[in-house]
Amino acid sequence: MYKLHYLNMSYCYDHPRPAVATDIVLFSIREGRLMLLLVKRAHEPFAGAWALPGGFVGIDENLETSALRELEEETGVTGVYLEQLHTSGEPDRDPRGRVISVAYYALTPSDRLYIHAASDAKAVAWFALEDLPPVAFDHEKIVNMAHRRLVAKLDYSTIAFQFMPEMFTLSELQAVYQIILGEELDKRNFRKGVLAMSCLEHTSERRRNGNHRPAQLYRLKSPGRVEFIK
Amino acid sequence: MYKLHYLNMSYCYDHPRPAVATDIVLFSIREGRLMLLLVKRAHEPFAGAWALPGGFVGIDENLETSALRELEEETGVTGVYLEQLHTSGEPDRDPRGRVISVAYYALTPSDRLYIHAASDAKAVAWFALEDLPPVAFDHEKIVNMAHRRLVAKLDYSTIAFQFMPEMFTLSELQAVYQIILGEELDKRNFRKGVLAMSCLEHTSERRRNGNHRPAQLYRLKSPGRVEFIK
DNA sequence: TTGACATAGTGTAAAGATTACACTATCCTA
DNA sequence: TAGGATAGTGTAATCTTTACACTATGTCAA
Repeated sequence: MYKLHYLNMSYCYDHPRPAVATDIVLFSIREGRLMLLLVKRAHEPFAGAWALPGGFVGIDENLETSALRELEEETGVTGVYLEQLHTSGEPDRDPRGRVISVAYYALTPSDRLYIHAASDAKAVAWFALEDLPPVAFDHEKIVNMAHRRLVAKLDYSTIAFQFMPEMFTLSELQAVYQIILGEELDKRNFRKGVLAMSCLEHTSERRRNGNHRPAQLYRLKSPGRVEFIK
Repeated sequence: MYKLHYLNMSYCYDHPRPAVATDIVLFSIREGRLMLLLVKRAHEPFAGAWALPGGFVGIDENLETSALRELEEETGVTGVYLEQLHTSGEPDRDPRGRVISVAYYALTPSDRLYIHAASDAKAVAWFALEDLPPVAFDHEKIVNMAHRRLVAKLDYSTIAFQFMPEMFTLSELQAVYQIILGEELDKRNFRKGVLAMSCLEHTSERRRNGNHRPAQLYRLKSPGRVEFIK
């Protein structure tokens, strides 16, 4: 086993090279909370610990492609909104040696998820941001950075819309904002605000649930596109 | 020569690894314009072309440290304000093979500069942003990204103060904002605005230049610190 | 069938923030 | 000592943001 491994070490360079990986902070709104996806590590280091999905970048692979591939391989999740966050390169951040990690954060509506635990991860689960287990490596730092970025972007972009399913009501959208910001918003002001962005068009359909007036369903004019406002 | 090179290839891995480099977009305000520092490449690829200062990350070296070291080695510049910008990893961005570049942008007051062309660069020069020569690799993309980020940050942070010398007048500060934004600002509103940030304290010294009333000199309360406003 | 319930949907006035705008102060130089 | 040049200062108008409460329309159960 050791020998086989040794024989395989056939990629040689005249200077030592760090390994390069991607890690993904996938957010979604579930059960009325902001949650993120973690995988249970199958191998050392940190075997058995929860960690961000991610892995090494292929030699001919885009960084974005790598992030999306790892996310799909480890969790089965596809079709998310993805944005680069930060690159961590502390020499001691991985006990295996020098690993530089390009972190991404991703957003997805909760109705698009078909999670499964894939080959290289033992288990996959959602955790509320305010109730995370201990996580491997410097992943807690990365998660905090992703959260700060998300909150900041609520203010000057339409990023929160990436949490919404294809059609949604304004009350549902408001609930998403409230969950992320952790504060109540005024209904009339909120509606005025989002409609003024003119990113939404209302459909002719309505959502009926419960014994009350059904709500108008809206959809994004350009789904997948995050616009800057202000 | 070839053989020596071959014998040197002594760092071997069981998977191919990309090389990792840092590139730095160093901005300063010079001659009333927003300028950035380029080095003339001494070696292939793009030998003789202008490029961002930068180079490969040492195996035990922080990414920030690497950026600062490359900047100093190639240009002699030290003590700048540095912030991570973006990581570029298109597989074909470097003709030598896979090179992932972590881009930083840096700001410095123009009075702190002692530029020299160091060993691994033929020449170093400042170029006005709106008058750049053709640059190597995907460095134009990186420069544009850095510029957009700088302009955006003017709005919600005190980043522009990093262009100022230790002491400066409010008119000098206003000039810097005007150069970056490319528009005139109202003097009274500008002063109201920056003083309201309460990041500045005025010294007892004054700047006299020209046949007119001398201006009060201000200094940053926390130099090197960039604060968020709004 | 009708009344209670639950959420959808709507406008206006007050407060706060931003903008536009012009004159006096102070020093230098000739 | 008068003219030139930039420093330094306040206020009113406009725009933006916030606070706030009632009617509309469906479901469901009696």
